[in-house]
Amino acid sequence: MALVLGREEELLAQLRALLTFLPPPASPPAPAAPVKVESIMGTSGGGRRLGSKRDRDDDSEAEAEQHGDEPAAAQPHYCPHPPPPCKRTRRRKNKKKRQQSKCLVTTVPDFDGYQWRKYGQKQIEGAMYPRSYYRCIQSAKQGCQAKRTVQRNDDDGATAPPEYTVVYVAEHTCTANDDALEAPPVILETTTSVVVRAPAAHTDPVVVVVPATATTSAAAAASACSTTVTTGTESPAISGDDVACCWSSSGSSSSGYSYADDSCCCCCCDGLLAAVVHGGCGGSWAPGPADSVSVPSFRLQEMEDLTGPIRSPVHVVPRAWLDR
DNA sequence: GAAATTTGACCGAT
DNA sequence: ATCGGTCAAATTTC
Repeated sequence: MALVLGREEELLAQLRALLTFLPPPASPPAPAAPVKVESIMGTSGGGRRLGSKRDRDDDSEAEAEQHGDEPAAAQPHYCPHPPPPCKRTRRRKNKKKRQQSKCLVTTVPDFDGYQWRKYGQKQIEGAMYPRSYYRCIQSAKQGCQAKRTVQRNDDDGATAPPEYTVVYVAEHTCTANDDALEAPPVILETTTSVVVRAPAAHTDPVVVVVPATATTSAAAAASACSTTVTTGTESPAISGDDVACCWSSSGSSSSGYSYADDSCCCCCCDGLLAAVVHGGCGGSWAPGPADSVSVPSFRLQEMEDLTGPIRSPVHVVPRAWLDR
């Protein structure tokens, strides 16, 4: 028994190495008091609806070009002046320096426990949907370098719910305690149906995260060694919240996690069950401790319309967090 | 007025 | 030249 527990701890440590963006179970940044966590990005609207100043400038310039020498004729007293200095004199350094990135495929791109501020959106060549760019909301205050991009996967419109590819770049260096409104990372209840992209043999690992319920324990185990697994109908109401993570880079993270071997590993961690698998997983599955773990009762209060613009989540702080 | 998103322009990498 | 990431003014909402 002690051996089993020891192995579990070992696996747990390995799991944590991979789940950099999941809450460390021992020290979640619990708020001092129950805080209603609201969407930061979703509470306000706004946006440039009309032509911007720059647009208008451009338009005026274009117009000037279009009319050729007419302006000169109309405004002969204008003194020739150099064009206004470019406001973007600052040269970006190492703009495309390779950074550690992690890729997550999910139907709920917003629910990752962090708060993000959108700073751009772009239509990507060959992609059906635009890519949205987010940076950590603490980037200004604390200089947190964490960023992410969210892009809806191409689909024919028939697949529901839509999947999003979320790419995380850089680690969070911010501390939640700095802001009382910062919510603890919340892992919402996910589906029991997990679809994993088939990894090539001995390539980057694939991590499957599901809630540690008795049934999903089997789910993760199965998913670790196959490409698709369905495990029942425990949560039919939210059956769309499938989550499959694909870590594109290995090694330890700022949270001190690391994984070691090249085999299949399944583990249970604070209400989460994860299967870590490399390509061609043939490892044996040791039943996880899912049944023995107290699983916080997560609940998705309101499902957003994921077909619309990507909004930040309305996080519901589980009672398990608030009681700590 | 603060905070957040929108969106075309800018700029570096390829 | 093209593409993708970022900037920043404009705009909206609270």
